[in-house]
Amino acid sequence: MAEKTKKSTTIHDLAEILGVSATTVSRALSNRGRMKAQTRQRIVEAARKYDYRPSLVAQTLASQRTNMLGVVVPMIGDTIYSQLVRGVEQVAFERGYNITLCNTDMDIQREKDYLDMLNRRRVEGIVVVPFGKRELGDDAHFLEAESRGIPVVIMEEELPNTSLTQVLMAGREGGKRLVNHLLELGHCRIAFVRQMPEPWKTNSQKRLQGYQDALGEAGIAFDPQLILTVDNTNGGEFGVKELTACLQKPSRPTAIVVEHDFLAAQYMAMILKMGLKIPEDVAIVGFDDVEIASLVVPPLTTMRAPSGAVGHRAAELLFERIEKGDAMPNWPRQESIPYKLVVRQSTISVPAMNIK
Amino acid sequence: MAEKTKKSTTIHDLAEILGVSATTVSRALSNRGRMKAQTRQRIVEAARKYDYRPSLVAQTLASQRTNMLGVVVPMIGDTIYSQLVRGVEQVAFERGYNITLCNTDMDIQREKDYLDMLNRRRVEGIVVVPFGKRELGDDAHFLEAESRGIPVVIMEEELPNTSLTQVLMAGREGGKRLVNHLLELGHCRIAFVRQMPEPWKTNSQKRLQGYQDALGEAGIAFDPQLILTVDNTNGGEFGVKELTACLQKPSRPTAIVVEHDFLAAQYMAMILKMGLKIPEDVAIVGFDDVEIASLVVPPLTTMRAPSGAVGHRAAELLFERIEKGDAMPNWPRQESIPYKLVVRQSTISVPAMNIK
DNA sequence: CAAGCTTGAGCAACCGATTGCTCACTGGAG
DNA sequence: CTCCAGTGAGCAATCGGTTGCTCAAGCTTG
Repeated sequence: MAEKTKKSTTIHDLAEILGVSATTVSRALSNRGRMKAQTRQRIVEAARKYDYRPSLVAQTLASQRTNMLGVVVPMIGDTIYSQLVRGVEQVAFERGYNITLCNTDMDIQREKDYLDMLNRRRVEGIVVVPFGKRELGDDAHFLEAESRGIPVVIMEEELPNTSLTQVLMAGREGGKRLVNHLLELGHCRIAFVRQMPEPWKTNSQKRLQGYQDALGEAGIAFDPQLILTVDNTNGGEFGVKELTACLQKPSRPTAIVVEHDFLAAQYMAMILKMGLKIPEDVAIVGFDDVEIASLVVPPLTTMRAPSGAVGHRAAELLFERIEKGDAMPNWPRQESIPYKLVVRQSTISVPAMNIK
Repeated sequence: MAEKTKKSTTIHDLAEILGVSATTVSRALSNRGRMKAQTRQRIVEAARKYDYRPSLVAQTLASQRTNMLGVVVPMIGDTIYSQLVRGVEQVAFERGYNITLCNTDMDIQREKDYLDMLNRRRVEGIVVVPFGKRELGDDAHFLEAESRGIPVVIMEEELPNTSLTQVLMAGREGGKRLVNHLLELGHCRIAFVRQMPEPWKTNSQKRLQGYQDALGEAGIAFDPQLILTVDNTNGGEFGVKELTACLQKPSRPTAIVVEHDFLAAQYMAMILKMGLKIPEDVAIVGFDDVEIASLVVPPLTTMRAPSGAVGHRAAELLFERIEKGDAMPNWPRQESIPYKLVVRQSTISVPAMNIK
């Protein structure tokens, strides 16, 4: 086996070359303590000349500050989560922090393993998107981190019954505003399409609640027949049959709210194929504003998920907590970031203005 | 300011509690050296009882191995790059390595800063997707890392004139196969749509070369009029005019190769609006196989970009190099990962089989 | 019973930095 | 000329582990 590490210049090497102590070198480069200006300059120059790069590993051990955040997500390949990570990274970078990325592959055990790792790496804080069917008490590993003094912020997917700080998306309010948009356009038979509900997909549930809220406030009776639950697990039929049936009834809905843009895009294709016009015959809206939303024809009205903002805010909270420690007010806490309504031609045929 | 760190249990704490030396504890937990089974067990149990988590910071300093990889990407929010990161993470996780994620925001200076950081963190290897208009010598920071014994692998975007190891996508060969697919279907007037070429978008260039290769081999004369270069920088017209004009000529192409699925999806909409049928009147294909490709109507035939595989392979190479050091054969080297042809209804109206 | 080998565990040095404290030297005041 | 404050720099301890070497105790063997 070949030698693994060409040894890099250490502070001792540099000190020896210059004929001073490591202490002096350290002080010169960190600009702390008093010393002759000339000495400092000599050291700084030598450091540059020999490309001295102080080991963050050693500095970390000495200073007890890692300048490192842990980021745990279920699946980094998904747009929604990578946006989130970007939000976190932005804030971290500004503050001179790095992030250790952990991808759980939607596996609880792996999530736990990664949390153990982050503990041992002594990261200063952890942001995490929990995932998976959770038993009660499956947040124990998060609580343990907290008890060790590593603050944890949950993002995006709500963890029920926990005492952890969470930064979520205001799905209920978002759903309501989206339906209100349709109500304002005169629709009153509005369907809602959701994927097979799974208890851990908390956003799905919230969006539906928002739908109900809006109808309730508008005084429209809730019609269970207008809630379509589609199952895309076995074969990918995605509820084609149900939707078709629903749209062929004489009392068909004039607008459809779909839980996610991807699904909405597929339904748009089906609707067009049935010979119905969008939005004249049926208006349709989605959630999240993924790239496809602006590219389908007609472009899809949707509620833009504030993923980046969630990550951004979670990181901010984390840093505030790191800084203030137990003096941090209202900790743990729960915050919601609002969605943004993006109106396109799937609800209004003549757009008021050219929205991106 | 509140106290920052609730001090965690150290090896010395544990040693004192047990009345043994830290040496013994270390040996017991790492299962190295010989010792009485009973002593080992006592220590292991105490470690569990007191939730002792050895500091990786200290272990790293002592062992000189960080078990850490650096991953540098231009924009983590982009699907293509987050897929790549996933590929890297998979391999790293298997080997017990963590990754430090660096997002350069397409800023060369930031890329340099991050490389400096990774150097100082003493990561054991770095994978990077370079980006941006590069001057000659803008790979100096990568070479420096190499010279410090940190292997570097370039991914996805080719860095010309460098002596670094690179894992790229076989764009030229992919372009050729895609065009061959069209040739086999009988097309002979085939247009190619590319975005305004920018020297650092090496994949774009390769795809076009592949197109020319295929035509050349088929004995079809190259017609410059069939190369459309669209500019999407000023306002987002995306070459609508050029394409329309091109399709209205009597000698219009019967198939169109578009550099990227997103663009292809937009052109499909335009083509359909012109009253032309896909694929009967005009076939169309894209590159990358992003989510939208399977969702547009008709679904888009495309060359799937092997992003995940590129990340996977890059990480594998990195580990091999880390392990073998200078004994690693053929280093630096350059590898290409092939694309995968995904045939959908934008080229064949009756699909042979149900391709996802 | 003495010599030799094996076993189990600790001492001390080290990894590469930081930091409190000490101390020699310098220069001005008395 | 002496005293003292201020300046510049180094010693040694520390951060939390790992590891080569030493050594005492226990066991086997002749």
